[in-house]
Amino acid sequence: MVSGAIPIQVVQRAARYLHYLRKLPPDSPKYISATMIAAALDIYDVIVRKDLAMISGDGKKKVGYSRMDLIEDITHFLGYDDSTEAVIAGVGNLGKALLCYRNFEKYGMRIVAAFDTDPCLIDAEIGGIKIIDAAKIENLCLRLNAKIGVITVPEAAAQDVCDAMIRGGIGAIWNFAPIELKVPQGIALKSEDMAASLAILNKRYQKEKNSLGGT
Amino acid sequence: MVSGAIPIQVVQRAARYLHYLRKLPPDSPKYISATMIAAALDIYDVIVRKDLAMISGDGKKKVGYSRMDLIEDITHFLGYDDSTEAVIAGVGNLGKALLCYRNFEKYGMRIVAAFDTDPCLIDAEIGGIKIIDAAKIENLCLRLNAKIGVITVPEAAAQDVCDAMIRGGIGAIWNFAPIELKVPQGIALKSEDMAASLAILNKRYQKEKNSLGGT
DNA sequence: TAGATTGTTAATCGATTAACAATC
DNA sequence: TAGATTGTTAATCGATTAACAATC
Repeated sequence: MVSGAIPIQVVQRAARYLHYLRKLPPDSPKYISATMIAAALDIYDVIVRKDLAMISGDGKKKVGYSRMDLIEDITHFLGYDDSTEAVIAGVGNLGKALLCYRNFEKYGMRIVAAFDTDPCLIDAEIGGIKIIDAAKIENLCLRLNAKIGVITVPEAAAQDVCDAMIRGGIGAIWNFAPIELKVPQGIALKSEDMAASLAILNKRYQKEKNSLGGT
Repeated sequence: MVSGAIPIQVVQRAARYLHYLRKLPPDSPKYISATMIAAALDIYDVIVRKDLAMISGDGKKKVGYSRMDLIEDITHFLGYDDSTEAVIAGVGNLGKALLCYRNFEKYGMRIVAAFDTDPCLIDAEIGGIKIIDAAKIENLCLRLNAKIGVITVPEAAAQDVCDAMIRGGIGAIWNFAPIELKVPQGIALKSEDMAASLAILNKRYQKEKNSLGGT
């Protein structure tokens, strides 16, 4: 509903709500309460209500929210319902994994081209997508009108690939390379930082161990 | 230094500081200031100072921080310096990608076993690790004294695999399956939620587009 | 009606930002 | 000394939590 400034937390929780709602058995009641969702996902119920008020805004007092309407509204809120063309650069193991995971279409992203520099890979096909010489990134992004660029190349190549994509009109970069990409203003960037994730897991693990030992 | 409650943000930024410091050319000055780091990573300098005070605590006024000491202290803070045994379940494309990315040892995680249910994969070897029947998860985790469990199996199998790992003494779960895993108290859990990441990227992209059009 | 529920307003909490003191 | 720097204390900001009003 509101389009002012949406906290990242709301977006993250919205993805969880949607996942939960979609997985409810088809014969579940038509309406569901924020209290139920909150309990299932281990979130404070007032937060769920505030989020849903922002996202959807048609809760019925005493009744709850229409499950179907909610699914539709959250899908729209997250932008999962209008598909954006994407390209991926780097067809190593991770690139292959993403290419084969065709479910991304459910999340509003359609991969239309894959790039690599390896002559053995060029012209091969993976997951129904032909692999193209990375030298053609800029031209092909323009021609295909791709707006999302997924980067799964080695660290050393990532910035160049990123620059080429942006010259090709890409407006959003999803980066899996372990590097701090520099992008000009106006370009959206989301980096997956495996090292940071692992560090967070480590810290949580240490904390659990200590609180166990300390008791 | 402090082990009370370390905000997740500090851990995340620490990973970025470390990455930046490690990549400095070897002939860089011995000391580096928080101001420099902050400028390079686009972070407010006082935050860097506060983080470093918490992590390391030996900044020298007017001089800065010894680059080498800082690298050592952050490495230790993030737990990258003591290696923990890990197992991975699910040797699909993503599992393969993680198995082959041997760099995780730098981040304190050593993969010592891989599991799958596919008879074609069992006994094969990937990245120097032999693939074992998933039925043996519990026993092998115990025998190998593994503490981290990486889950890259399909959604439907993830909770069972998780439970087996925990019965096998695993204390930390790194989950890549698109599901809300339930773990008992005392078990550390970190989930990578690709759908949420994509939604965040989408929202950022929409915002950029709108602020462009709105001007 | 009574109770379950949404939704809003106020209070709390924690992280970031700003201002400033200390010092080599 | 003056200036660059760390580090601390206070102010601001935003998100979560708590209390309560509205209502079907």
